Amino acid sequence: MNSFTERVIEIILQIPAGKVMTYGQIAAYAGSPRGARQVVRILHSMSEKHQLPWHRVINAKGEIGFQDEESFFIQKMSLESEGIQFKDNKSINLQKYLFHPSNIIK
DNA sequence: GGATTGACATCCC
DNA sequence: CGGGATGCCAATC
Repeated sequence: MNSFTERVIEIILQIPAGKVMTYGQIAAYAGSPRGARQVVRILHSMSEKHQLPWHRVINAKGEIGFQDEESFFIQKMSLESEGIQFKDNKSINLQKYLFHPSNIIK
């Protein structure tokens, strides 16, 4: 299945530990600048099947999107274990941890 | 093939 | 980066 979804997955897999990307960024690099929500949907559908590092995908504010606090906490711990430090209890320094792919996908 | 989904982005107050 | 409304797009159902 060669599609937007697959490119999104490829991009997510390229995010190095200790870095994060936003939904909008990923969508843009995958070819749809307005496709942030597709990324969300992909994570829901594919994360378990493809074993994606979904914990490295956050929203534009540098926060985890989860509303469920337990999942939120799990993701937060995952990020902290990769070296990302939270400023408050919920946000990270995007300018410091945001991953800027330059040539990961042709 | 149409309706639903979705952890967002962005504009506007 | 406070909070509500609106727009977006493609995979999934």
